[in-house]
Amino acid sequence: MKNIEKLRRVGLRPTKQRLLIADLLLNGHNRHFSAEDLQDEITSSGNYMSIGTVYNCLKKFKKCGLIKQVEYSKETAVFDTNTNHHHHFLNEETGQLIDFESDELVLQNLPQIPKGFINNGLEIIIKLKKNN
Amino acid sequence: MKNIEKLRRVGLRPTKQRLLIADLLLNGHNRHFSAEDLQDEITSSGNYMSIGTVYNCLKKFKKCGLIKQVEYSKETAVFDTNTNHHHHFLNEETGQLIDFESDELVLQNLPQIPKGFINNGLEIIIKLKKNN
DNA sequence: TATTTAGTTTAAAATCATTCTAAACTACTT
DNA sequence: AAGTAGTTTAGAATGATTTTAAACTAAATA
Repeated sequence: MKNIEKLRRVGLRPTKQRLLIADLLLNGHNRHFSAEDLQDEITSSGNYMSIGTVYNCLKKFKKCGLIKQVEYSKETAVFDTNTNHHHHFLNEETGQLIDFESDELVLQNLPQIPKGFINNGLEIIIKLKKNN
Repeated sequence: MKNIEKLRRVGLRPTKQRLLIADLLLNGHNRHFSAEDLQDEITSSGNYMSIGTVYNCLKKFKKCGLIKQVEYSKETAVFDTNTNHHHHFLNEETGQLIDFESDELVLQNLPQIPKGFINNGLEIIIKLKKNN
């Protein structure tokens, strides 16, 4: 499917800028990147886009399900006096975190750790939505 | 154990400021907070501490294992074109993320979701350390 | 105890990611 | 062709965090 159709289908007006970003991102190759990474790539390709537009576009794409935002990313560092091994519920609306113990939790068939590395801690975040 | 000993034991000079923060944090009650939260609390208790010192102190405490930093917290938003359900390896040294599929992974005895909420997504981050 | 020194605190400036603002622009509708 | 609603832009604003350089202080030494 052409990117212009992908945009129309999710209700986004296909502007020059959105099409440019769609061409870079929606090509079947998955990747991680920041807004700045993307802007650099746009610049390297001989184009120009203000950083505000990059952010706007990524937010719209995310809202429409074209991309996801990695959830470990937050701007505010949150510290915790609980140094025991535990995990978190995250109330996405408020940012509130609630601990849960990892004692009983059973994890099987963990993925193979990439070569040259060791598992240095596993964190689970369960995002919560109000039940209404 | 007295907080002054706790600090000495991990090699931190027990300054007035560190003791004040230790009194607030290392009292057996676990909690989540930001540097600013803590500064507010210090202010409410009739004391004063510059925000720089709060940050310095939290960093030292973390380095010495007195507190942990919640790992979903990062300052840079990272986006992902992969909208399928998946999890991440995180190379903490470089910040690089690597996807892993969630197909085969088995999770049992998940904790009870807090009242009034529903599970809106579960994210696993496996932190990686160089194997050397 | 007085002196030294190495580590710590501070205010203020700097930085970095992200959002906001208001004006100029453009895709779509009539 | 004209209108309008949504979009882009530069630049300012914001908010979290770090840096800087000077003043201060705990611990070590004389």
